[in-house]
Amino acid sequence: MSFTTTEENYIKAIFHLQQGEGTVSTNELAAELHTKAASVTDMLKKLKTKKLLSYERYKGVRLSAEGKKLALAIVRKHRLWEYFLVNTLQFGWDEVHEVAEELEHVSSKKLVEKLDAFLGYPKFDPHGDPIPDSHGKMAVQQQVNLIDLPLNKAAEVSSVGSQSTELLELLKHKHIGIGTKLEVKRKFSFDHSIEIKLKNQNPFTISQQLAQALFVKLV
Amino acid sequence: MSFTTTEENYIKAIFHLQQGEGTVSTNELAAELHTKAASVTDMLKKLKTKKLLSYERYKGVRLSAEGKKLALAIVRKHRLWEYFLVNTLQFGWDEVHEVAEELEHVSSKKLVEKLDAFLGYPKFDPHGDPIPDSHGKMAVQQQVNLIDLPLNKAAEVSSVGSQSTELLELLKHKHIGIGTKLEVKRKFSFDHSIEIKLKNQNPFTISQQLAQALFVKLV
DNA sequence: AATTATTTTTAGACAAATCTAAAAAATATA
DNA sequence: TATATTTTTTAGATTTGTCTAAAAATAATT
Ligand SMILES: [Mn+2]
Ligand SMILES: [Mn+2]
Ligand SMILES: [Mn+2]
Ligand SMILES: [Mn+2]
Repeated sequence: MSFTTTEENYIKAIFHLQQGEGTVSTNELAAELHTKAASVTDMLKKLKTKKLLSYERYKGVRLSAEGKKLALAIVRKHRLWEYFLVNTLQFGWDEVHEVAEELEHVSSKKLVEKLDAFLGYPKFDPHGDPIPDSHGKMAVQQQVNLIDLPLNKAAEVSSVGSQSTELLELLKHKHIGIGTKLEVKRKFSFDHSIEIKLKNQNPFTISQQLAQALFVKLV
Repeated sequence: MSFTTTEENYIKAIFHLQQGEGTVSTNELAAELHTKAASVTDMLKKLKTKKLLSYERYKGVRLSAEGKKLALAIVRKHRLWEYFLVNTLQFGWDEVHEVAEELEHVSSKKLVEKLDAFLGYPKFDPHGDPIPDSHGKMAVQQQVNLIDLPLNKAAEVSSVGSQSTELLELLKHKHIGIGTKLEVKRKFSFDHSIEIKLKNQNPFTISQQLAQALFVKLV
């Protein structure tokens, strides 16, 4: 069976909101997709008949095995294309999300597999998110939110919590990217800001909001 | 202004049928796009309001300067992606057309320019068709239809007249591709078949239909 | 020139995806 | 528990691209 771009965007949105387990509400989906609750209800009925999800009125929605498989295929394409754009075409990591939003809907299976091979089967995209393999399996990164990192533990940035241009612009200004090594030097309880130190740089503080948008792994 | 995939496909089809100059009929377009004349009329009215073409009822259609520019941009994307698929991802030249049909509608300008640079600004696609540059200019290949090639003149295949899988399958079987060197040894007036000879191979005959689908340049 | 055949356009309908406004169900609060 | 608030669904329209069937215009034949 084949699906429209719109249907695929719904499936991907449900997958991300569902986050492994749990049920997703109509309003959550409407917000995520910048549409209205009534439109979401219509689409959920349609996707139910296509067996991509289980849905009972007023009870929220959950992807079926079928739906999860489709979601993983779309996420795989999205992240492979992002990797291609950054590593092959020299895009900045902050300019690839929108383009990948389109490329992820190109349907050729063979294209995805050939692209994956050409790129050398990468495990993580430019934002540190894991790329599902052709069977839908993805590496689990041992990572912790920067806000929870203990003081003076050497760590490196492994992923970011959002793809917003606002966040990526801020990170570029502060010279923080995937792989950046850092330590937390102090935590301020007044505003929950934290002081971090990058290699060969003076320590500086970052806001609670920024810290929460960064994930790190110990090195 | 931005355009839907459908609108872009209409513009590209008109461009190809128009072939430089001339006017395109509703029925020609309907056949090319596998749709009905009534649908074409509807779309032509719409594209006229968008100033992409000039159209008077019962008088056929012709692209405006604006429309030609858009058509060239789409053709550019189509052929660059085909080149990428064959030369970077190792697709066969007979399997790329359908995929490029989708990729040509990805909208990012930056993507096209970066792709072009990555590929080294190729001038011709895998089928020998010229790739428009970022200003819409394309190389003009000095080529002649194989059916018109004089006897015993060394020539090389420079492009094919269609992208159909049927044609490309036949060419693959006969080991003929872009760049293949050959000479015409005889022409048979009974069925207009011609005998050709490839390097290090015995001569063999090909049908009139096949000869007409091949373009060559003298070497 | 009159008739016939072909091409093209209109009229009206439909499916997909969306919206607003109102009704219904579920949840929270008093 | 009764009432108020929030969430979700239905009802009815709208837009886009398509279709069939019938009408109108053009082109081809006698
Ligand atoms: Mn998308
Ligand atoms: Mn990403
Ligand atoms: Mn296309
Ligand atoms: Mn081509």
